[in-house]
Amino acid sequence: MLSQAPVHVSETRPRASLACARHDLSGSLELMGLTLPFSRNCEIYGEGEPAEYVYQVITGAVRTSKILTDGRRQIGAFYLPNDVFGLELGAEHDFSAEAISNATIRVVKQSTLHALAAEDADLGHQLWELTARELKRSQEHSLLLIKNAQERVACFLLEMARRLAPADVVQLPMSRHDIADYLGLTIETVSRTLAHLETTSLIVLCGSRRIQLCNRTALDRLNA
Amino acid sequence: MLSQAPVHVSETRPRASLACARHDLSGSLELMGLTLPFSRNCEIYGEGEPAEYVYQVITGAVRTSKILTDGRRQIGAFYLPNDVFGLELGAEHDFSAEAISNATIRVVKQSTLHALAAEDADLGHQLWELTARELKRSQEHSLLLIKNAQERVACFLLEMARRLAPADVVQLPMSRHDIADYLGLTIETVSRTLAHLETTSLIVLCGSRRIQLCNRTALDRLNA
DNA sequence: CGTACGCTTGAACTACTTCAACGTCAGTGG
DNA sequence: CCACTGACGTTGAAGTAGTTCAAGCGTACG
Repeated sequence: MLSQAPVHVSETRPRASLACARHDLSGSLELMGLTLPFSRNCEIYGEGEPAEYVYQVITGAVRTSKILTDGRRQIGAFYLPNDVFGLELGAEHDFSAEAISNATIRVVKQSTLHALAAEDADLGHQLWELTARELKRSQEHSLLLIKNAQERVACFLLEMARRLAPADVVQLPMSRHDIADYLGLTIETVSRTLAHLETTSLIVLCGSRRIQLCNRTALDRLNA
Repeated sequence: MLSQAPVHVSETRPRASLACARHDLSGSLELMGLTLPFSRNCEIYGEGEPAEYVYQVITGAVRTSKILTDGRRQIGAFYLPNDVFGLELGAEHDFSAEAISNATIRVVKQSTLHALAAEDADLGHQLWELTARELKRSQEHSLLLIKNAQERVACFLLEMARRLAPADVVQLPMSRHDIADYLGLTIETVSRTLAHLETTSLIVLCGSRRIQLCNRTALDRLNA
């Protein structure tokens, strides 16, 4: 647990309140816990390890993943700045979590959070909302996985565009391999599908991790 | 909302406490709400309808589903006696819910539940646990969807065996079509896969909805 | 400069789908 | 009681989307 967390530990100072503080835990978490830096590909926690902490991405990006017995890897989710992850039922993490890029992560004890929630109904409700939102996200992920390759990739791009920036140019923090494991495809299929979306003028690839969405309407239509 | 709910409405009386009352909402819900009968294929609520109520299966079985624009249907989950469903973030249901078989369903107002949770931290925590468990289930469902047909069907059978009965003979409440839409396969593939599992002596089919698990070890191995 | 890694592209293969026919069972009405 | 009907399930054969295997390209980095 946190064994691979590199470098120094900085005490958290309160910062300007975040936009949606009332609807997520950002506001409540700000005054709590420590902020740790993780470098690219560092494990934040491992599958099966005790789930002592809750995490919030401050900068960078994180993936949660699970390795199946035959070596296949499933990525459960990507987490971007402000997102909270690691809050799970049961004493052990179901997935492992790794930093996709260099990242700073706020860490808060789950027991602290639950104890505070027992006192403060509002925080309790925020905790519930957080998990309910995660449930919704997971359900959307399931929905993704029954679609065909084009639809999956289109959904993924739209999701990332929505979460990363309001703009039409998406700067992806993750590799093709991560994308493939998230979408339940191979890297080759992801690559080919992106190439095909480009030939049909729905996107423009400006370097492998920089993608411009040229025709959101058409991409939306692929969302089924 | 509830427009297709048939027949009479019976007031709920307290019953003997359920086994896992401390860990789910069964205990808390027992004293609340109404119990309604639904007949096979009745809609309990529709996608997009206001999410006013939370539901608990008393008898029978329920599926939640979503129809995509092209007509494909995804089944989000199956709910069996004691299971709670319909508790969602936001004002509207993301999925619709239908009775798979004749069923009796307990109905409780969400607002009531949240109001009580604001007073009673223990109930609040139960509410969170309920959603966290649902999240875990949804994540396992996503995991299913990246596997091959054999693995999906094997997982499904084991899940149903676990939830329906401790025995090795499973009496499925749902059709092949429901199973297919849950597993992201076609009915033909489900049928063929079951046939194949039978020829390899992992299961025996005794009528299409009655399945005997003969070799759990081998089925488990397919769980990857 | 060269090695390594991430990404793309091509060609062959395979698992699943699609389409179509047939079988089975329960309910209905003659 | 049996024949008809329609929903549900199985089975076969052809088609296809995505995988697998393999080679080549570009960029980053020691």
